Amino acid sequence: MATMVDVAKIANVSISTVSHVLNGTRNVEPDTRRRVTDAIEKTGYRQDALARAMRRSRTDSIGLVVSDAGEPAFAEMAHGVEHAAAEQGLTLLLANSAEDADREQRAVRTLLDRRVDGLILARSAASTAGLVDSLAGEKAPVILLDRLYADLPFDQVGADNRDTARRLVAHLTAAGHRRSLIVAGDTRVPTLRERLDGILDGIRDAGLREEDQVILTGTDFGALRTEAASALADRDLTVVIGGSTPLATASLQAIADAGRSTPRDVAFATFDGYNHPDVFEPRITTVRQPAFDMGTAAVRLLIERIESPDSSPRTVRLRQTIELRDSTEHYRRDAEPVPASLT
Amino acid sequence: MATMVDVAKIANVSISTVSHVLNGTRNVEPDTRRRVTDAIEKTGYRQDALARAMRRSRTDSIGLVVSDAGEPAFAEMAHGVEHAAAEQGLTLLLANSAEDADREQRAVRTLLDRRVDGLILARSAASTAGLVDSLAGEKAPVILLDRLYADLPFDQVGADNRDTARRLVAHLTAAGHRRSLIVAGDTRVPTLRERLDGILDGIRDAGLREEDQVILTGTDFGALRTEAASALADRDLTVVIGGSTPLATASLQAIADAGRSTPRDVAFATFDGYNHPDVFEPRITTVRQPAFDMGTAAVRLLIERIESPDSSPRTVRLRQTIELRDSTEHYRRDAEPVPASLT
DNA sequence: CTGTTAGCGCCTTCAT
DNA sequence: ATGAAGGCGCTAACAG
Repeated sequence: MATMVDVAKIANVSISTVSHVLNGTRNVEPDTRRRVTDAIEKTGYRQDALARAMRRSRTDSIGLVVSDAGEPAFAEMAHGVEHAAAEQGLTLLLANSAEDADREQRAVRTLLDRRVDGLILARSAASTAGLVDSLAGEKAPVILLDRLYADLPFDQVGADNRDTARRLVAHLTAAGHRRSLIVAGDTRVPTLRERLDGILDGIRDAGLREEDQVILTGTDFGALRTEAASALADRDLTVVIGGSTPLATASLQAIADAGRSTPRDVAFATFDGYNHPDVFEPRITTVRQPAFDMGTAAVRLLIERIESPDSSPRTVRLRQTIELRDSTEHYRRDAEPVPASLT
Repeated sequence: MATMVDVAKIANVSISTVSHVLNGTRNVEPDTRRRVTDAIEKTGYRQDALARAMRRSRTDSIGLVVSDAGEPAFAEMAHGVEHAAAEQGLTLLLANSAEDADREQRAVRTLLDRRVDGLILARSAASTAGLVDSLAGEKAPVILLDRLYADLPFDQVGADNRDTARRLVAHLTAAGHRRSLIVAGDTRVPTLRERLDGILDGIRDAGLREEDQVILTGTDFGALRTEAASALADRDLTVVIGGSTPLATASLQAIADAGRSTPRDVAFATFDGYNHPDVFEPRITTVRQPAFDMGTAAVRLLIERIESPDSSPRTVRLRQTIELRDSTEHYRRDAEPVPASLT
C-alpha cells in the first residue's frame, strides 16, 4: 500500500504538502496540487484512517450499542442512526448487548477502546450502577436512546410514551371498553413503565377504577402468556393492551390459548407492533414510535455534544402516532364514534 | 487517559515490560508483573486499540456491508456474523449499501480505509465490474454472503436454493397443483435466479410444462403486484410462489387485489418469509434459510482466509428447510398424502 | 507557498 | 529477566 511518502516522492514535494492537498487545509499552488493529485492517482494512494485518527485523536466514528431484539421498532432506530451517521461522514461501529448488562458493559468498553468519538446506547440497561460510573470518566459523550432514565448526566432521546398511552386509552374507553387486560411486562424498564403509567392515566381520566383492570408485569414472556390466558377466562375483559412487540406476541398467543380471537370477541392494541400490517390478520391497532427519526435525533444530539461538551444534558421526546386498525375498530361497532383527532 | 508510559513510571519498569505483561508475550518476574498490574489498576489504564492496530498492522476488526433490507432472513445473517465475530474477539464494523451499487462501493472503501482485517459482503450487488476490480488489489480478504456469483475469486456462503426450490415444487405437484404463478423478481440476482431454476426443475420433474406456468420477473414490486393480480384472474392457477420476503408481500397483496385469499382459494408458498408465523393469518409455507448459521459460516471462512490467504476459494452452501403450513396444506385436502421426507 | 520535524501510543527487535 | 530505541502513517506547529 502506498503511503504519503511515496506520493510525496513522486510529486517531488514534501509530505506536508501532500497532507494539505489531501485535507484542503492550506493553499497550494495549482501546479503543485496537480502534481500531487497525479501522484495520488498513479499510486492508488488512500489515506490510512487509523494513522490519521491516532494523530488527530479523533476517529470520525461513533458507536452504537444495541440490545439485539429483532423488533421492528429497534431495527428502525438502528437504521436511523446508520443513515444519519453516514450523512455526517461518520463510520458506525456496532456492538450487541443481547439485553444483558454484562455484555453491554463489554460492548461499551470495546467501542471506547476503539476511540469512537461518541456512543449511542439503544435500549440500554443503563440503570446498572457500574455502567454509569465507567462512563463518567470518559471523554466520549454518550446518548441514551429509547430507554430514558431520570437524573442521568446524558443526553437522551425517547418517545412520549405516557402521553400516547393516555390517548390510546381515551380512544378505547370512548369506544365503550370498561375493563382491560394490560400486559405491561418489565416495569423497571422506563419505556414500559411510562406506557403503563399513561394507560393508568387514561383509566382514571375515564372515571374507571384501576382495580377493575388486570395488570400483568414481569420479565418472563412464557409466564405472562400463561397468566394472560387465565385472565382471559373473565369475559368482562373486553380489550387487551400489549406494551411492546414481544409482549404483544405473548398476548396474541394467550388470546388463542384462551380460545378467544381478536377482534371477534376481544379488542387488542399494542405498542411498537409488527411489520406488514396490511398483509396479515389480525390487523392490529398500534402505537408507532418515530423510530427512524429517533435514531437520527440521537446522532444529531451526539454531534452537538461532541462540539460543545459542557452544555447541560437534554432530553428529547418525539411524538408517537396511533394507527387504528381492525383489532380495535371492528369490535363493538355500536360504540360511540371515534374522535378524528386521535392520530 | 493513562498511557503505557504512565503505567511504566508508576511501576518503575520500562514500557516494554508493560507491553509484555499486557500481551503475555514474554516471561516477567511475578514481582514485577505485580507492580505493573497494580499500576494498571491504579491508573485505570486501557490499551489504545488504534495505536496497537497501527503498530501491528491488524485491527482485529472485520467489516460487514449489507443491503438494508429489513427482511428477517437478512437480519438473522447479520446477527450470526455479529455473534461469531464477538466470539472471536473481533469488532464488527457495519456499513449499509441500501441495495445501491454506488453506496456499496463507498461502504467497502470506508471499511477498507479503516483497515478491517477482512470484509463480508451480504446481499451484495457484487456483479458490478468496478467492485471486483477495486477489491482485487486489497490485502483484506472478502467473503460473499447470500448472493453467490460464479467465477469470482472470493469465498462464498449461500444456501442450496435450487435444490430446495425443487423439493418444494415436488411437494406442491404431489398435492395436485398443475399450474402456478411464480413471482420470481429480479432474476439477475443469483439467489432469485437459483430459486426460479429450481422451481422449473421441479415443474419438469413432475412432467408439467413450463408454458403452463406464469412466471413474473422484474425489479419493480408495484408492477409485479399489478401483474400478479391480473394473472390471478385465471382460476386455473392454484398456487402462488414468492421468491423472497418482499416478493411474498407483493404476492399476498396481489392475491387480495384479485379478490382471492389463501389458502381458501389459492395455495401459497414463499422463500425467506416472515416472523411470527404462529400468531398471524395466513400461516405461510416457507423455505427457511439457515441465516444465522450462514453468518457464522462467513466469519469462519473469513478467519481461515486471513490465516491462509493463498488457498483456493471455497463456496459453502447450507441446507434450507421447508416449513409446511396452512397456506399450502389446507388447500385441496383431497390431494395425495404429503411425503414425510420433506423437511 | 512549501518544507522540516516532533510526536500520537504502541509493539518489537536488539542489547544487556 | 528487563530496557532502550525505532518506527507504523499521519497532522500540525514552526520555519523559511
